Amino acid sequence: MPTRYKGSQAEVRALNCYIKLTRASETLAAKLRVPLAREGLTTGQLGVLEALLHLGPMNERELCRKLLRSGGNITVVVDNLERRGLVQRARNLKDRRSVTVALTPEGLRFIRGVFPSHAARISVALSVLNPEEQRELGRLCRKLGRSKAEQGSAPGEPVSTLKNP
Amino acid sequence: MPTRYKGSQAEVRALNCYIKLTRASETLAAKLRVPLAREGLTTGQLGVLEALLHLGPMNERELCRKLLRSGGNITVVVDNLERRGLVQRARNLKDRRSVTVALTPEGLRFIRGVFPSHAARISVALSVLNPEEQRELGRLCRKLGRSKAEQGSAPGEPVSTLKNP
DNA sequence: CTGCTATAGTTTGAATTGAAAGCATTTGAA
DNA sequence: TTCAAATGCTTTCAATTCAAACTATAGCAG
Repeated sequence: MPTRYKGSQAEVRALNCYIKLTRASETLAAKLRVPLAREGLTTGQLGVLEALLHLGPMNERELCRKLLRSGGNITVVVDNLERRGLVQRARNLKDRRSVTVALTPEGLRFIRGVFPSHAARISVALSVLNPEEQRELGRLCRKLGRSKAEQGSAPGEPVSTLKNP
Repeated sequence: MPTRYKGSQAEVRALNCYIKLTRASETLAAKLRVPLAREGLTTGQLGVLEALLHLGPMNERELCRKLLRSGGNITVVVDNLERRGLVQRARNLKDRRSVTVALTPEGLRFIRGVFPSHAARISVALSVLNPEEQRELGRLCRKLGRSKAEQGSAPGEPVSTLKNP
């Protein structure tokens, strides 16, 4: 469904691209959500477990940056994972403000059991694109995502209200 | 940040592509959310208003399909817009189950005032890609998004639990 | 040392979101 | 015609999500 908006050619082009990008991402997310739910996991919870599995223990601030989520959100998601015994919080003794989040042995076993089939589903879903197309899509998305570092900000970080800072 | 997952080459490629797609989409959404919030709008609310502006009045079922949201969600979002006087519900006389949602005169004035700058911000954000790249990104995302029609389902629609239906 | 500022987390409040259950209406098959 | 299934919407419930306010700690300037 292309946009019906009557704007400049550049705007219409950007709008159509934006719509397709958003729909592809949401469609994919919806498709992955269902099997995760059968394991009792939400997308956000999986993100935390995956980060801890592949990158090792880290504090909440780092989780915020990796997962592009606000601090308040990470607190709640980690709360829920902790309640299930999949992760554990530990005060950092060097910096007592900081809390290191780590997988528990159960959490490790659990995510190791769950992640491969998740990855396989992603692989299947993306297989409508050939390898070259996947690389090109990745390249374009990376270029877009990167533009954030220049003019955007992560959720939860202060947003300047100045018109021209 | 490429994935650290040790899987087949195809899986690693798909995973990297998926991560970049998701990050690009979320980064863009986060960037657009802030100025919308200044108008008192959430992304979901804007989606409803935009659909009604460009496609005309429609019932909630159609809104679900256009916006890829569950029925329960649309009900709530429309509730909130109705409370603000921006949209209006009307029982469909032909089919009394159905409710047609339409912009009120204020809603029309409001979205007409707000949408152009939203579109302009999208255009600016996407301008890191040249026109050819935007078209290519759109094409690849469309191909991905379309795969849903074959094997996925919209949120809120029944999901078969059969392994091989 | 004292106090100011920055940083890490948490809490609070409101909106979003989806699944599932429920209600009213319509449709279609016997 | 009649009633079971399908459809459109709402409600309920739990989890997510963000912004903003708040607490505690760290680090720095004087």
